[in-house]
Amino acid sequence: MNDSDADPHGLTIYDVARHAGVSIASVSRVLNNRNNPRPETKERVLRAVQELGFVPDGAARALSNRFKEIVGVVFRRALTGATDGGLFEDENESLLFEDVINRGIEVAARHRGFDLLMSSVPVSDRYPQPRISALAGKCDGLILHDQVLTAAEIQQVALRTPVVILAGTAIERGVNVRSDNATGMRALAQHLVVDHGYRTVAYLAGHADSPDNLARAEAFERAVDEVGAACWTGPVWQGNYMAAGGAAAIRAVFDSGHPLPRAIACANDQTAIGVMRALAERGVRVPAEVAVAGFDDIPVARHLHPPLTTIRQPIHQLGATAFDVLYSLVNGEPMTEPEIVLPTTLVVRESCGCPPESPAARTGRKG
Amino acid sequence: MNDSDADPHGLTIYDVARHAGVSIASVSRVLNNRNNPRPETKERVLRAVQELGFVPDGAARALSNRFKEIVGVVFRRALTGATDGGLFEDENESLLFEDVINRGIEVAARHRGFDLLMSSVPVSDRYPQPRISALAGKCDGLILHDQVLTAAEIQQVALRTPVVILAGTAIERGVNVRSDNATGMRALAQHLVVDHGYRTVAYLAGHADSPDNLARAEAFERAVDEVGAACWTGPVWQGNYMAAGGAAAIRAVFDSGHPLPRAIACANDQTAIGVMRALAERGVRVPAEVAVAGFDDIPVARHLHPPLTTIRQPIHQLGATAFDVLYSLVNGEPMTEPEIVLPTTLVVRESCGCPPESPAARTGRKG
DNA sequence: GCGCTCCCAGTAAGCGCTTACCGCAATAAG
DNA sequence: CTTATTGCGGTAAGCGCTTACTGGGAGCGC
Repeated sequence: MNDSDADPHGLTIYDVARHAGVSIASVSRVLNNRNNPRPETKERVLRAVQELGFVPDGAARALSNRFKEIVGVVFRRALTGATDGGLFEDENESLLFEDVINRGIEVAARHRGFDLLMSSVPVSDRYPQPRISALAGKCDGLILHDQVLTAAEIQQVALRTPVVILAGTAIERGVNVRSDNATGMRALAQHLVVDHGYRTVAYLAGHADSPDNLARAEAFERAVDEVGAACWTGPVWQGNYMAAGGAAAIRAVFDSGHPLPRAIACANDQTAIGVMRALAERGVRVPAEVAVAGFDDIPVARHLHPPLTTIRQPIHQLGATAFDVLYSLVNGEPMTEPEIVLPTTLVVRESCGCPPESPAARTGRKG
Repeated sequence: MNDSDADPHGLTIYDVARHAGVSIASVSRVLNNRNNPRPETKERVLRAVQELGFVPDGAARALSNRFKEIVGVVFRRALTGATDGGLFEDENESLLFEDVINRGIEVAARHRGFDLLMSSVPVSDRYPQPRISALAGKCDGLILHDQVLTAAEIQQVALRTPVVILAGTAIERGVNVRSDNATGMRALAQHLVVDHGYRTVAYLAGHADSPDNLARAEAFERAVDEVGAACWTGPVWQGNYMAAGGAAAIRAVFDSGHPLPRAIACANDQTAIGVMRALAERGVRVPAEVAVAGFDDIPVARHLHPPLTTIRQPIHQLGATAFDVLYSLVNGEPMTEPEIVLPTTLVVRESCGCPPESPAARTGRKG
C-alpha cells in the first residue's frame, strides 16, 4: 500500500518483483505457472500481484512469445456506419446468423485462453483488404465469414497468416468450414414435394456468388426434379440473404402478374422472414396458399408466424469448429483436410403446412 | 520475389528496410505517415511493403507506443458454453440487445482505427474478474455491459484501466452510459392507462439487481399510480430479462389461479416474447384480452405476432457513445460527467391494442 | 568562399515481457 | 569431509516496433 501504488499505466513486472523481493524472472515464472519457483516464493509473488493489482501487458507478452492469444473474426455487415436509428431498421436482423457463429467461435476460443477480435466489413466497402491486413497484425489467425474477401484476396492473406473460411470455397493454404447444404436441401425437397405433394416450388436465391447459395440452389433444383416436380427459377427469384431481398422478390412476382408457386424454399431464414411479410401484405396465407421454408434455423425462426420450417445448420458448432481448426493451424500443425463439412437437418414446423405442435408437447409438461 | 520471400511469420520491418535499401526508421516513418521521408524514399518503401506483403506486428507496435488500438467489450451471456445444439435453444435470442450495442461500438471504434476484443461471461461464472483483468491486459480500455461485474469489482478494474459501463450505476473512475428509462416508462404508462383506459397493469421485472430494471419499475409504478390505475407487483411478477423468465412468470400466475391484469409492461422485449408465447399457450388473446409491451425495440420486435409495442432505446447509439467516451478517456482527457443519458421513445405497434398500420403505410408505396 | 541552417535518414535505446544461461546452495553419494 | 548432482532464482538478451538523437549534404547569407 506504500511503495509503488504508482500510476495505473506504469505498473510492470519490475514493480511486482521489487514489491515481492524477487527477480522479474521469478515473477514471470509464477505468472506462467512454471514449476520452478518453490511454494514460498510463489506465494510471495502472488501476494504482490494481488496487492498491486498487476495485470501483465498483453502486447509485451505477445511480442516475447509469439502468441497474442487473439483470433480475428471478420464478417460482412449489411448496413453502413450510420449511427442514427432510421437507416438500418429493417436489415439489422441480419446480425443473427453471423452472431451465433461468432458465439460458437468465442466459446471454443475461451477454452484456449483466446479472445476474439471482431471486425465487420460494411457491404459498401469494396476494398477491405487493407483493413483485414491491419487486423491480421493484431492477431494470431483469422476466421473469415463468407462474402468478406474474394478467393484471390484470401489466398494472399493466407500467405502471411493462418486463415479459416466459413462457408466459402476451399483454398490452398486455408481451411474451409461449411455445412452440408446438399443433404439438407434434398430433405426439404422431399418433404415439400413428396410429403406435402406440392407440385410447383421455387428457390429464392441468396447472393449470387455465395458458395452456400450455389450449393443450395443446385441441390434443391436437382432433388425437386428427381421427384418429378417443377422448380421455378429465373431472375425474379433472386434475393440477397436479407429480409428486404425476399420481400422485394415476392413483390416483384406479384407486380409482374405471374402466379405464385405452391411452396417457396428460401436461401436462408432472413429471406423467409421477408417473404412471409410480403405475402402477408398481399393477403396470401402461409402455409395454406403458399408454403415457405428457410435455411439456418436462426433463433427467431420458431417465433415467426407461422413458425418457420427450416434446415438447421449447427451454427454454433460451425463457429467452434472453425476456431479449433484455426487453433491447430496457429500451433503449426499441418493442414489435414482443406474442407470440413458439418451435417444439417430438416426442422419441420408449420410454415411448410405441417400441423402445429401441441402446447403440451412444446413445453414438455403436463397436458 | 527473390531475396526474402521467407517464412510468413518472420517478416519484419528489417526485411522491408533491406528490400527497399533504407533504414528501419524510414520504413517506420513511412508506415506511420510521418512527413519526413521525401516522396522518392516513401515510394521505395511502399513498393517493398507491397512486394513482400508486409504487415506490421500489432504487439510490437503497441509495446512501443502504448496504444494497442483495441477496446475490450464484455457482456453476460445467457447460456453456458455447451457446444451441442440442444441446450441453449430457447435463450439464444438474448443475443439481440447486446449485439446491437456491440455493433454501435464497433462502428464508432473503426472511425478511430480501433478493433473490438469481445468477451462474454457465462452467467454461471460467479467470479469473472480474473478473465476480465486478463482481457484488460490486451486492450486500451474496457466497455462493460450490465451484469458483468459488481460495482466494487468495476471500481477495482477501473483503477488500472479506463472503463465505461453500459446501463450500470455510475462509479467513481468510470463513465456510465445508459438510456432514459423513466421518460419511456412514463410514456408507456400514459398510453396504456390513459389512451387505452386499462385499469389494471403489471410490470414484469428483469434482473432484480439491474439498475435499468429498478429505474423502469419505479418510473412505471409511479406513473401508473399518478394516473389513477393499479400497478400489480410482487414476487410473481419477477422475470430475468429472458423469454423463459417471462413465460415462467405468466405460467405461475395461471397456476396460482390469480387473474391476469389487462396490460403487462415487460422489463424488456425478450421478456415480452416469453409472455406472449405463454399467453398464446393458454389461449389468451393479445391484445384483445391482455395487452403486452416491451422495452428496447430489438429488431425482432416488429416481427412478433402481434407486432410489439415497446420503448425504443437508441441501442446503436448507446454503443457508439460508450466508445466515444472511452476513447477520450484512453487519450487521457479528463472525465467530464460520470453519467450520460440517451433519450427513449415509445413505439406504438399492435400488442398494446392499437390498430395495425396499413400495409400501404408500412411499405410507404402506393395504395 | 565559409559557416549556418534545414531537411532527410540512420543509429540505437527502450517499450514490458519470456527464457536461455549461469551461479549458488543444499542435498546425496562416496 | 569432499565431490557430484540437483533445483531454485538471478542476469541479460531479445521479441519488432517507435522515436529521440545525431550526422551529413544541400542551400542560404554574409
